[in-house]
Amino acid sequence: MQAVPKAEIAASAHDRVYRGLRTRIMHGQMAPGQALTLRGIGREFDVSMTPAREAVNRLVAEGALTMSSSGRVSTPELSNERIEELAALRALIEVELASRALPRAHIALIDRLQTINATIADVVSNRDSVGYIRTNLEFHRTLYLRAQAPAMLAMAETVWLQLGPTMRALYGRLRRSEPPQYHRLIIAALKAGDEPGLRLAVRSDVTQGLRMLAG
Amino acid sequence: MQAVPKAEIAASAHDRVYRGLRTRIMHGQMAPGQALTLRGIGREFDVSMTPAREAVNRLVAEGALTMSSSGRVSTPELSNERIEELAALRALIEVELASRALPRAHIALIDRLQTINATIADVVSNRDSVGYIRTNLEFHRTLYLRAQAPAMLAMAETVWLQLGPTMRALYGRLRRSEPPQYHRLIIAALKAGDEPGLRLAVRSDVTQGLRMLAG
DNA sequence: GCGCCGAAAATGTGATCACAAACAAGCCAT
DNA sequence: ATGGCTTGTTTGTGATCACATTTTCGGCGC
Repeated sequence: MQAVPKAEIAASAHDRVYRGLRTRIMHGQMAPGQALTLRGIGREFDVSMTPAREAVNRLVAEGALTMSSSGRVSTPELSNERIEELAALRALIEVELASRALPRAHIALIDRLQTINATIADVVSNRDSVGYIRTNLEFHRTLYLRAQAPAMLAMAETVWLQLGPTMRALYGRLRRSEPPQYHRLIIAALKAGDEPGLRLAVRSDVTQGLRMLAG
Repeated sequence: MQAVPKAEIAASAHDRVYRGLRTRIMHGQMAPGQALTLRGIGREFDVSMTPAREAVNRLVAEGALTMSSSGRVSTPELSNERIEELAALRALIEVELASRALPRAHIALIDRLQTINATIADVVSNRDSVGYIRTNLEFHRTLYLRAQAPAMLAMAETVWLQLGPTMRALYGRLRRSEPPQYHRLIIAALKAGDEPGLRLAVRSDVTQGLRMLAG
């Protein structure tokens, strides 16, 4: 019924729900403005309202969901000012993370980044926008993990989370056909140990997509 | 029993608890490692365990409290690496906020900052460390509110929250007797419209206190 | 004195329930 | 037909409870 009957780590119910909703939002599987109900979430994850409410409250606190004055929750529809602000936050934090990862970026990491980049080319040719968002985030997270800065990475992921539904709306309608050009620049700067070039490449990659939405 | 019997806005119970605990943590009224129980919180705020648990979960999600594997919560005891990281985040975000506030900083704002700064001198002479932390944060928040960047300000406040108990431990034992020198530099740079000077002053003010802790 | 074990108290978790507010749909009057 | 009112349904909120786990503490053996 509760606690942990399993011998394994066995995450709590509210954590399962939280993680499920979180990746769904971050990967752009929900459109902006989409509504959610506690009982519906409970049914879907086979839990009662209590853990569903905990998960939803946590996501609201992180800005991944918005709550109306009557308590109804839905994915946010961001204003252009908010989008610009979040893009600026991405640039600030992720440039710092990349810079801290640079001294520790060995060849194995660069190889992994190139593999992920090839996967991005695949999903782009398949017009799979949620696959694109997920793989793109994996590219960035793989790099930033090397920075050994968990608090900064958590901040960056919170920003990604807030932009999730907006990114879906963005990439869903612009239907790009080529992989992101700046990823190649990032890899090149990593290989060359070029810190200013890396900072510029990351900043460009982060602000590129969002610019056309706010324009 | 629930909902909103009052005619006013009437915040929900979990929000009252959340806000109460939040300011207590952010202002340094709790020592690092201090334990909390749901039933104790419920007794203190006169609510049941449910809203107490919601408030605690939210604070855990924001990094203001840590939860052991058995679910017990306490204020965090940060490692030096984590402190350095959070200080770097403060520097990144707050320098940007100050820079964005600069073009909108009129004389009324500067007057207000000087008033707050005078209050800081008072509480410092009274050896009131929680008053110092609260007024110092008020100084920064007053400036950053002018940046019109709510997402960035929320990020900065989350970092303050995580540093709350540590700041208490820090300022509680170093017993400074003079008001922060860099606040005067911030005000001077605002008056002169000197953006590089402002960035440097804010970065210095933010990293100054934490440096001696990690050293 | 010191360490270990077992019972009792404390604590977190999640299900269930009652209730108020919000929303939706239908109905009537004009 | 349309606007306002009413009723029924949906939804979030918070209290209460049962239960597993953890923690605490007293006592016993060595």
